[in-house]
Amino acid sequence: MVTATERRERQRAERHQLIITAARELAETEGWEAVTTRKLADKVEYSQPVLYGHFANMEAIRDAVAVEGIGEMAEQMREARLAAPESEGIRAICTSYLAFAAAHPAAYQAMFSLPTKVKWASAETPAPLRAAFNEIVSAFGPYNERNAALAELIWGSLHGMAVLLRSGRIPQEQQEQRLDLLVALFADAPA
Amino acid sequence: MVTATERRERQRAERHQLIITAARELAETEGWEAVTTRKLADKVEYSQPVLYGHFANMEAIRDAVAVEGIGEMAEQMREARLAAPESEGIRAICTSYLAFAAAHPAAYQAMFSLPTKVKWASAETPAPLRAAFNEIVSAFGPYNERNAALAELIWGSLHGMAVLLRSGRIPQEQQEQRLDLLVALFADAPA
DNA sequence: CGCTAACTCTAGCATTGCTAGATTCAGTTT
DNA sequence: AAACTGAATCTAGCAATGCTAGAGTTAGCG
Repeated sequence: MVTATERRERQRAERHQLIITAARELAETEGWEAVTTRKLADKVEYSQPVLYGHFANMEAIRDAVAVEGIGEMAEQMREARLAAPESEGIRAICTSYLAFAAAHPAAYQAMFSLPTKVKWASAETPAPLRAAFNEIVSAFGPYNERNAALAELIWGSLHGMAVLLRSGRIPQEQQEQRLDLLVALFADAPA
Repeated sequence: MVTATERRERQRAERHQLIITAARELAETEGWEAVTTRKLADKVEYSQPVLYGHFANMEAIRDAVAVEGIGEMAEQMREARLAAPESEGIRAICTSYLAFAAAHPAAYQAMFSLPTKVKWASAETPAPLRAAFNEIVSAFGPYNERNAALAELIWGSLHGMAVLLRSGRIPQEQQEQRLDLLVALFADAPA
């Protein structure tokens, strides 16, 4: 009988996702320092050891939230880019990026600020990470060395803005002009 | 007798610095997760409670390392900028920034990646932080709204590059062209 | 010499991540 | 239907963490 095993695996996958979702919710509402194995186990209504049946350790759970978040962000950037006129592609990507960072600060933190074991450069780089990066490259045109470099740079700038915005350094009111400047900078990039 | 009190205060200040230095060394050699109150107390040859006579908690120690690091980086950027011809100011700042990040990864992590209570925007912003920011602004010219915005953007880009370099995403060989692109982008910024 | 106050340490608490071993439960076989 | 087997889950607990109360020591003063 295969269906019994199948059902078990499906339930296992569901619980896997349940843990990730619970961790993310907990982080968004109470901050990452509140995401402990006990609280998380309590929230998913299992005991602590169950968590370790799905993830090697707490860091792996945070990394899973990070990968999920990056996938979501990639998707949102893609939708924003496709919905905008071609000439506004870069701006659409930027706005979408910053919107995600503002709307999901804990996920964003897991993605780009907290210590992580997620590899960005190697063969086992998760697909969502590649998708996110390629999405930014797409705003500049076809994939080539120059556009990849531009993508990395604007990514860095966006990350910097996101952090500074969150810490309150940049007043929200000047944000639009700041974004204008960023977009102008990269749109007029010398060949 | 005032000298007794003075001496005590001097010794206290010395020990304060000793703690910061020890924490930084420990972090650079073994990583921040190895900087525990016990190891740190052991290294400075005092008991744990002494640490709390100087800092509210472990995070405050890390923040002190961060502020010290930012001060150092500001100084190095300043020297690099003054040593370079005027037209190469931006490049000098960038090179200096990335060199510091590469040379002191743990300090850099405390400065810009790890959770912190250091305020960048308020009245009690430490002087070294202001100095660092103003130094970047100086590369663009006198302090005004536009140059401050440019400084924030290039700062973000540099941070992004530093993180990507460290994680191995960017091959070191292409780094020079990448820097050329960044400098060109910001040097030719539209008014 | 003795008193006081500042300083420092020992010892321990609560909480953390993580795990071994007991226990329960579901599916299969007799 | 009952017993067996192996997987799944929990209880209980360990070592390490940040932090602190209270004891003990030391240094400066009369």
